[in-house]
Amino acid sequence: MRRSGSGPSTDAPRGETVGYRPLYRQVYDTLLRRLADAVWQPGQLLPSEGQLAAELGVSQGTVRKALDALTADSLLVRRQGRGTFVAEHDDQQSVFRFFKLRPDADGGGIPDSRVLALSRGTANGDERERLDLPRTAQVVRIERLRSVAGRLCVCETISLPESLFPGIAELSLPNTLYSLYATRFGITIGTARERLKAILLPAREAALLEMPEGTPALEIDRVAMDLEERPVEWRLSLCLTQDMHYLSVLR
Amino acid sequence: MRRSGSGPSTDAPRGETVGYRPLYRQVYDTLLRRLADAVWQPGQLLPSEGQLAAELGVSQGTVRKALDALTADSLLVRRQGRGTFVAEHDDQQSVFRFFKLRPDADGGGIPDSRVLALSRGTANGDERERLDLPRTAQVVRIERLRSVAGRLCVCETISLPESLFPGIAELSLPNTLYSLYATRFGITIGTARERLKAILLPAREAALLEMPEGTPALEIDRVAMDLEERPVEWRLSLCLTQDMHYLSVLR
DNA sequence: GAGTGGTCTAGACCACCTG
DNA sequence: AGGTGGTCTAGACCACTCA
Repeated sequence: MRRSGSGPSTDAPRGETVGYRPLYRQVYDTLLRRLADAVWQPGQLLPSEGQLAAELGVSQGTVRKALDALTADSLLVRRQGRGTFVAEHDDQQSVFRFFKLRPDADGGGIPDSRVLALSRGTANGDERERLDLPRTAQVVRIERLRSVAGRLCVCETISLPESLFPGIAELSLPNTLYSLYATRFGITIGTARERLKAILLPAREAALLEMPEGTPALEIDRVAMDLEERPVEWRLSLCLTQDMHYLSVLR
Repeated sequence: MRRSGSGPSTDAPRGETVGYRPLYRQVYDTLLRRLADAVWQPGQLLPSEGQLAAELGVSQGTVRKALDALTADSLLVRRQGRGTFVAEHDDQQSVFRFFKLRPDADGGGIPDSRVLALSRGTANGDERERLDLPRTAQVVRIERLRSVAGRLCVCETISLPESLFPGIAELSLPNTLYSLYATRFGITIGTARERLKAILLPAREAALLEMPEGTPALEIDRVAMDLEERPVEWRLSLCLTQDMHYLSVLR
């Protein structure tokens, strides 16, 4: 691992005011690249800290700091006595990382999904804006209904750039899309930005959710980003909140 | 700083399967106690790492790890070359730590507040449940309207246990309540749990917000906790989301 | 230049898991 | 018993801030 600042100039001294990048950050980037390129698959055991340190030519403490940062970003999972693993975000527990709707009563279980429609077309204005796409870009749209504990509660439309997810329209879609993105297309969702509004259900969505038109609902406008913070999915969800709520924990 | 596991038994060996607590965690708890007891005031400069290490009888690295953890919990702010400071959560920027409502258009500025009513009474069922209070507990209730960029957008009722905030009903209330809690009552808000629902505005709140009855609105049920995770404030807010949205970032 | 936090290293020991 | 991550230490050097 070279101990240099970033940028094209070689052997720039570390003392440069601009462009200084700590060693552990460079290690972080190196490992992140391997994760983003799916060199290491979800669930896989990474080499030990000592092995990574030897391979990269840095001390174990520096590798540890990079691994800790990746763990804090929930890209890795560390288990004392066993090793460091690539995080799996399709676990029963991890479904809830991006699904914040909870039954008012405790419990509830895993959300269920049913695809209503699947189509392809040219990106519209909203899709181009959310996904940062050129005017001629093609997108795949998925419309589906979701239930929790047998109760219909979400109607959503998902838009994906076809360039990033070639042939996804021909696959049978699982309940948890994000694990499909990771395993079939090498795209790991790192963060998501959600904008929430209270709206009244339009006639069409009301019928799908088997509720009267004009029922209040929570609209969630979500853009999901990959590990390099590029937008890769846009999702517009209408959620019933009569027996459910959206949980947000602020720190 | 004693190097022992927690619990009443003295000199328990560190190898105990249960009750083992790392040294840096003990340092964390010690410093957290000083912050909770307001030994160090917001904005104040802490002793340097070396001084704390000498005082507590541990290495600088251990103190650093505790300080880093407190910084991650946003209780401290570290500035290279200057020192470590107690976080101030009443900054222009930090108002938005717990205020997630944003204008759809960029900008907006600081939210403004106007108190409508102030009353005292015995805690009702909701208040006892949210704030974990006994049946005879007294609470202070604050009802207020908030605006962003001159637009009326929030109507909320805040309930506080009078035992924790004695005499707060006699004070003139600032726009940012949480800084008042910290400076006047030594209570620092560490986390908050919000439950969101879409509802229709009742007549009374609709009138206050100058909107028609039945307008869809976002209901935010917030319980704010102090540094020891005890609930200290309950707040029920009704928010207009015609020109605003609630921003949630998931990682 | 002095003092602070930030990085990096090397080594020791501990707690945990598996065989 | 051996390997892994987790903790703790001590010391060196770097980057930043301010007088």
